[in-house]
Amino acid sequence: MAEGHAVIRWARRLAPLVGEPLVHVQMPKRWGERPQTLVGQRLLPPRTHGKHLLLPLSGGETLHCHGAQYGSWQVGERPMELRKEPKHVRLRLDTADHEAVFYHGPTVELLTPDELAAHERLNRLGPDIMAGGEGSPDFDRAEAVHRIRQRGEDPIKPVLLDQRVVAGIGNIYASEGLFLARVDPRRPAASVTEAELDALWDATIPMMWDGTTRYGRTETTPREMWDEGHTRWVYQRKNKPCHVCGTPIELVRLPPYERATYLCPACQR
DNA sequence: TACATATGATCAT
DNA sequence: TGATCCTATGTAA
Repeated sequence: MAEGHAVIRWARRLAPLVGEPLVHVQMPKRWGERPQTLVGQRLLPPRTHGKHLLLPLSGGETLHCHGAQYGSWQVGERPMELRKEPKHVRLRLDTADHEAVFYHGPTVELLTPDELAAHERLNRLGPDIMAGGEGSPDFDRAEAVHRIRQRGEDPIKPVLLDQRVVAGIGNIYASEGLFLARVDPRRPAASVTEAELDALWDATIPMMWDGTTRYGRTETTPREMWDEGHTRWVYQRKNKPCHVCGTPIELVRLPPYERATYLCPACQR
């Protein structure tokens, strides 16, 4: 549901609340009374790292949210009719005029500055594929290449999904990017050349930004190519003809998690 | 009505 | 390597 581009979309949608004092905060009970201490604080501009959303508050603490496959945000003017059952609410932030509700996401935690600095899961993330913002990419390619090389014989596609290697790429963009870079997803990670990885980043980064800003959905092909509801080069197009050469698209599953991987056996070597 | 699948990730073993 | 959590959606029966 939420690859890096979608998380940036969430951060942007929170803009109406930024800088305004919180008048109400709702969080799961396991944080006890701490949410009450957030009332009166202001939400500072949200940050993202890969699929992680960080909401700094004027008091110094930071809310950390991760949506996995099912998390979603609803942002609107108050009063707002909830799109889902109240029991599904994981976090709710209200300002005088707006409210933001996070549903279903498995991670919602309030971190002190020390906890944020020592956060293992955040600290081990690889370089953010979306870093620098649209039009001024600041993705650390050298660090990503270094981390990919360390994976040796592991197939490149699942390596790209490991957030410790590169943060922000999800299952759709991994298949789509490797197709555009003409790299076979089964190849050993260390065998993919620097030029091929450059082609991969060059294809993937603008594709993900387009997903953010142009369509608001995970669509990767030009509209005139869409067939039978398919809006991507290879993902979920098993046995459909490749948009480039006509060869039927293949579905393979690669270790360690056997997640669906799509490729054109003719275009990708 | 049941089942398969999923744009994610962690934990136990 | 397998189990588990979270929920929505499409397809088969």
